[in-house]
Amino acid sequence: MRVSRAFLPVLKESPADAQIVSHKLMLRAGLVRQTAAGIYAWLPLGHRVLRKIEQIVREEQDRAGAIEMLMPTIQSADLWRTSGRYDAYGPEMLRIKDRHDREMLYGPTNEEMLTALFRDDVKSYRDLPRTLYHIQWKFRDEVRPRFGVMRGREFLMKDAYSFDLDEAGARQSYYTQLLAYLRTFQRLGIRAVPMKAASGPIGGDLSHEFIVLAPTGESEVFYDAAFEEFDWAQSSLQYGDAEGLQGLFDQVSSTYSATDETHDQARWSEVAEDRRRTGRGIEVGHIFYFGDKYSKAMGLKVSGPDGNMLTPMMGSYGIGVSRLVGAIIEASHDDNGIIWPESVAPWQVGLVTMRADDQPSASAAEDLYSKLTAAGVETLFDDRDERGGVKLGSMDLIGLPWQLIVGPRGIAAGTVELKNRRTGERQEVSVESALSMLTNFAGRQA
RNA sequence: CGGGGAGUAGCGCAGCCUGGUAGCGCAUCUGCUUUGGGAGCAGAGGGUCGCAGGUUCGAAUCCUGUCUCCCCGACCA
Repeated sequence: MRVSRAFLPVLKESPADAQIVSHKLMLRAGLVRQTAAGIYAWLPLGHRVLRKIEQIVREEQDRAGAIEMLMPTIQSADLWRTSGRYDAYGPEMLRIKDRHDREMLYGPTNEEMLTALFRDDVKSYRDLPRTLYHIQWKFRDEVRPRFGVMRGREFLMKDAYSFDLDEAGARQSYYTQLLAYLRTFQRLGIRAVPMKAASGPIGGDLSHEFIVLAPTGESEVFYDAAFEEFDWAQSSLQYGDAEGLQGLFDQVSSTYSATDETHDQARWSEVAEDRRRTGRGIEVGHIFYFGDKYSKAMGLKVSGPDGNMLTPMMGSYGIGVSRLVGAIIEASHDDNGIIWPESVAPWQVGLVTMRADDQPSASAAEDLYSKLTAAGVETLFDDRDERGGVKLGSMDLIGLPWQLIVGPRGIAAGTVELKNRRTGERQEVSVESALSMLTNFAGRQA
């Protein structure tokens, strides 16, 4: 993408409404614009990041055997009456009426809808277990939206729902999602510690929140330093390996981690003092098991092997995709702007001409741009006739992992400057080696 | 929903108390000079002062109502 043809509005000053750093940077770098309290338009840059995150979430769900579908944002009140939640949900649910005066709502979640869909088409134990998911916009009419996309009213969420014949099966589904979450957040370039959440309606030990550690997080967190050396990707573990999954769950469960809501002083004191870590964090995911709460209420039953009817046991698993954009920025930025993890960066390389009016270096930059693009390296090319410093400032703000800086002096010597946004490290390299380094780098990403 | 604050140019703000028909910085546009790390000079464009009433010869300014946004709290992916 050429900056001269892009829609990338950047601001020098932060709008006064923004309080926290991720919100300020998202506005300044042109990721989003607010259109109403807690509701945002995603500008091209933000949209690219959102799609990247969404795609990683999707790939990890698919790897874990979950099946993608897409349910609507608008649901009928009648559907929610069958579970009893239409009245129970309260004012957080946005209720609307259509032209025929029918009561509708903008979905805050999809347990009812998916349970009903599943119920209508699944009749046999042979069709279980299944985990289905979608990535769709949700609306929750928060009393007080704030912090930009971190607590918006409209937000993009991946929600998955598992159906199993019994609790043992449901535990496996839960463990599977636990692993998928660890891998997802690992790929997103953030450390999201699983923390035991307050017991849900069913109770038990099957509810975890995933908290990204960031100094500006909303909740206080306590965790064992063991999580700092934890093998988040668990690359040797297979999804079908029941024992291995159980082992992972046991390991996660036995290692202390809690938010201020679930913090247990007694257990905390059992953690060796030099391993106690406290900080702040942002919830980016939540998984839980809720048994037959919805399947029972909504009449979901399947024939068992012995001919008797069984009520499937369910769990649900959410990741706040749009919130993650803010959470990642909270966890990864500096005074100059955003620092994207490579996996979610809107572009991998920012190509800048220091002197667009200098023919040799401008054409060298053009040549690099076409070669990088041809090699599949996502490149943002600032080809404007603008002062170099202005363009570099914007690049720092936008936070692409690599900056490739082309100027007359370097080109005269056959070199360009390669800058790592995260480390700030700059090196003069030959044009050829810059190309091969960045091409290899893009290969690693793919 | 309780408490507090704010709506004036794209962004940040002044002006309001003490009414006289709108201003500053950045951004944008034009020209010239510059040019290796957010340039300088000169000029220009852009605002029904959130909206609706009222008071007044005259309202950004005073009064009333209303909408919106932000912050703190209770609540939450």
